[in-house]
Amino acid sequence: MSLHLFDTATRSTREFLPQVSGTASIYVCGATVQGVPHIGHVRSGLNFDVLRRWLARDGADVRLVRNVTDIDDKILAKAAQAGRPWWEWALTHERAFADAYTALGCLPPSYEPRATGHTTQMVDLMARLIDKGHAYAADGDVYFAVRSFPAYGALSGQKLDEVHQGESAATGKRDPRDFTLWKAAKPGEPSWPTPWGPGRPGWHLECSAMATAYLGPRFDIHGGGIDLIFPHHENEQAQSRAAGDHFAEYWMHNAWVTMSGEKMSKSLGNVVSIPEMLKRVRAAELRYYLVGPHYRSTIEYSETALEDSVSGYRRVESFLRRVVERTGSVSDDGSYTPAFVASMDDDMGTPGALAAIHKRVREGNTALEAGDDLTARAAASSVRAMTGVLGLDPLSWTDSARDDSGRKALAALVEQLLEERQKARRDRDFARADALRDHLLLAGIAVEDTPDGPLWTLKDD
RNA sequence: GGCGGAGUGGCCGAGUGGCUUAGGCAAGGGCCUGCAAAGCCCUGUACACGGGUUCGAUUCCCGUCUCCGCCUCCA
Repeated sequence: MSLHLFDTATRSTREFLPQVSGTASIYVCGATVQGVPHIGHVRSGLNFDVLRRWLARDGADVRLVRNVTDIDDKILAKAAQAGRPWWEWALTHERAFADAYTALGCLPPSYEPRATGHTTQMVDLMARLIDKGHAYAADGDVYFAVRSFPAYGALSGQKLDEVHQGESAATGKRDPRDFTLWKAAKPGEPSWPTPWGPGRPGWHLECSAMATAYLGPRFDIHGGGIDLIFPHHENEQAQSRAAGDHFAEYWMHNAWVTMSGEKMSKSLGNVVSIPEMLKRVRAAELRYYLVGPHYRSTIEYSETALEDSVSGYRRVESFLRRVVERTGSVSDDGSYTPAFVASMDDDMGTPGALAAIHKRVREGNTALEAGDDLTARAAASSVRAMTGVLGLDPLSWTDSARDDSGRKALAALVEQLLEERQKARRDRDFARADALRDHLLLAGIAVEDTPDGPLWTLKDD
């Protein structure tokens, strides 16, 4: 069984066969950098990060391009409202997104092209479309002629005649459903020159231009959130294929994070931003929460579900710590269990993958209980490998924190108190022993007695 | 109006035509422990509602109800 992915275009799960074996090319629609990222935005980044790690696990050369839409109506409007230059507003939020992705352990994409840097490619694409009669200019705007492309609607399953007609009729459109490739310059707004007059990129055009610029006219996977299927991805496919490019072979879409039963969005005011979240839980724990459910299932955000995830993650973490504490450091190149691989290959079945991990954790704990260090270590390195490919290996998340000098100083002090407590216990002075434990607990240090001696952990690091 | 998704045990969340009562969290019982914590073992027998197909359906089909998303910017 090899990797199978659900392809939105065919609404079926298909075997993943890259154009060039041993490689994979992925284009993900990134953010329009107009505000602070929330957990919904980050779910998409996380999803494709897991996909990319899974594809790359045995050495495949994975190219992941995630764009930044750094010019659009909202950016201009918000920047103007704040009295800041639009380019500063865009970059400020681009950084916020980058920080969020990094904090949650997303590997950096191969490239992150910005829309404003690719107007040349966009002009080229428009020229090809106009040449073939699929696009036309009107008063400086450039439109795609939807009727000229019979396959329009194939990706999303929309019938052209049923599509709501939106937008005002006061434009130069020949058909109300024609979509904008390029927007004519307006006073006070930034613009770039084109043969049809100055203006700025339309949202759909930029993604087609950037995807093919970096991944070629035919690439493997195009991804994004489920809301992008129509019209964004439909339009991308239409314009690229009308221009003669094959474009994406597979289309993948992740579902929402909802809150109070509604899609998380700023206009509804039900947003939890990443910086806020990270004050409450550790990044690895948040990642565990967001990666746990299948990517095509909606996550209804809730505090209690998040807390449950934290407990689940800590179970894995404390197993690994016990093994390390008792037997020394553990490698992260253990084997994946067959159940784990089967789950991941089945359209990235992260729920089944986590179940496989927990099964291994239990085996390891049992071995630990029985004093079978060899088996425990094998389980631990297997757990590290499996959590690692999901970007969740607890030891690589905490190693840096454990190595810092403050931590070492703290360790020296704690060890001394624990030594005293052990002495009290040997003397059966339990009141004294418990007092010491309580004292440490007040300082945020939890102590557990194991057959190998006391183990201490910082409670909320 | 068109298109699409969802309703699973206390909670989260997979999955399948009959032996998986996935997995996690929480709860109860037990083992272990000076105690606690952790860990291990056991317990809970769910699949919106009404029909149908079938030897047998939570899983397939039809209908009903409820919820959500897209069709306008959106991960």
